[in-house]
Amino acid sequence: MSAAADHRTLHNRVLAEVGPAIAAGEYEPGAVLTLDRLAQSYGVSRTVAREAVRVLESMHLVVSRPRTGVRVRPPEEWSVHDPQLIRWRLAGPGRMGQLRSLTELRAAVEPPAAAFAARRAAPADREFLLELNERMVATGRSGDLEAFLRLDIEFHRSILEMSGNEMFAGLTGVVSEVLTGRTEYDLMPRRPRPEALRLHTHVADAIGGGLADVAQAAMRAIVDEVVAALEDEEAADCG
Amino acid sequence: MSAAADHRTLHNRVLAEVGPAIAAGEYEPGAVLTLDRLAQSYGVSRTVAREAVRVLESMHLVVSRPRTGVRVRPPEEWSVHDPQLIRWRLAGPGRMGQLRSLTELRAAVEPPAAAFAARRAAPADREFLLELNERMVATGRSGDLEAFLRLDIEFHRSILEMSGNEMFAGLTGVVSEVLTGRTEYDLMPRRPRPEALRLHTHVADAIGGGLADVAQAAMRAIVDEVVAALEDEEAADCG
DNA sequence: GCGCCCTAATAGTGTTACCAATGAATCGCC
DNA sequence: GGCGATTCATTGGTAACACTATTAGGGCGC
Repeated sequence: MSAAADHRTLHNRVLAEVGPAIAAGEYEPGAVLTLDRLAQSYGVSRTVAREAVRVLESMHLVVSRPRTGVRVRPPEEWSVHDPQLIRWRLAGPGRMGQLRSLTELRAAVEPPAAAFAARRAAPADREFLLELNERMVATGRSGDLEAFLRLDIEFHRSILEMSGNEMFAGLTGVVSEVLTGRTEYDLMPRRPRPEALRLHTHVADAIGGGLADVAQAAMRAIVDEVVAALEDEEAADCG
Repeated sequence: MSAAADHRTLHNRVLAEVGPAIAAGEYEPGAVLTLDRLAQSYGVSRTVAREAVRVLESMHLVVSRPRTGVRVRPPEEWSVHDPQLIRWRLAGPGRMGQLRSLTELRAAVEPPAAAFAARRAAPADREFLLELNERMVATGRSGDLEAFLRLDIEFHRSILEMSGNEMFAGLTGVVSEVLTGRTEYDLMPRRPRPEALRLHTHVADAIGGGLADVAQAAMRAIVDEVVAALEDEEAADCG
């Protein structure tokens, strides 16, 4: 799936075991992992274990200090925006909560992103978005959910990139995780709702025509619907 | 300032040199830094250089491959949300652009965060926010800008944390960088504008009273004003 | 008995040396 | 001239070492 899951190097393989374990909360905050134990339990050299710890440290998942060992930090201190950490948490038990956080972030960012795109996008990009929307509508009617998901991701990714704000553009990975996560959790209707399709068309048209406010309002309608659906789902799970 | 500027370990010292250099664009995308060159030019062992490269790699600033060396990646691929990278870029020539991106992100996130805080915050936190606002108003009238900045940061940080969304809470560092950056750039009036103080009071009152929509609207007024001020400043710089 | 200081054990930190694996560039064959 | 084999610079990985910081606990004085 993600290119970052790079298992070619040994320290990455260690990371792929330890990272998700910490992200899943399998270690209490304050728990200690010594280098020797890490090296031994994964059958790697101390050096490799140290490289893995360096990366965990840069994500603020652990602190490494002499005599004390490698301490797991409390979750509030983690770099929660790190794409790698997001992936680890989505793979674990906290998945639903992570999905909720990400969806709320998406809901906050995408409407302004659409507004900026309407103001700043290059003509060719606007054209591309309109064409993409046409393909989405056609695919949505055909009922090919997998193809629709791909186009949907592409649609939202394009708008984030067209916003001309690198911090927004940097959320493309998050959005695609959320969208694929939603389908995997069966939070998507079996066939895209006509209302949702219409809203996507509104967004594309508004960006194409440079109407920032309209684009923002239409996008807000889309994401508000998504947040509401997620809350319904959670209420259903708890009730 | 930030606890992450941890120069106790050697690889962090190397990182503190190489990271800002890459973030400043001193290396073209595709430029190669070999481990031996790094080790030699900073007077450290290869092992330490490798640990530094591991961290840079986890931020997607570089890719390291056998025979090829350590290649600098193009800026579009960087993990732009990484607090460390943000700090490096704020320290370099791209500072104004970074500040703009961050401010726009802030403007997108803080209004929804205020809305969530109004819905979810604990009673004690609401009380704290109201009291914080009173101190802000008093300090704003007194004219002590430095103290006011500290309280302002605390105010916005509290709301992000009270939002009950870890992705919002994770932006506290960003907000404090933006706010301090603004004062350093003299983008702040010499004395807080009464209108801004009133809006902060509105936000605090609305969150205290659980009025999500009011809180969101008032916060949006605050951040929109900030974005507008930044755009004026940029227009003035260019003209 | 209580508290302070000092010592010693125990981690991580940093260095060196070595070999394996990789893959880009070059050479040479056809 | 095209294409495959060879070369070799560079990273990947291991091991063993000295150094250093931190803490726990013992010893000493009060």
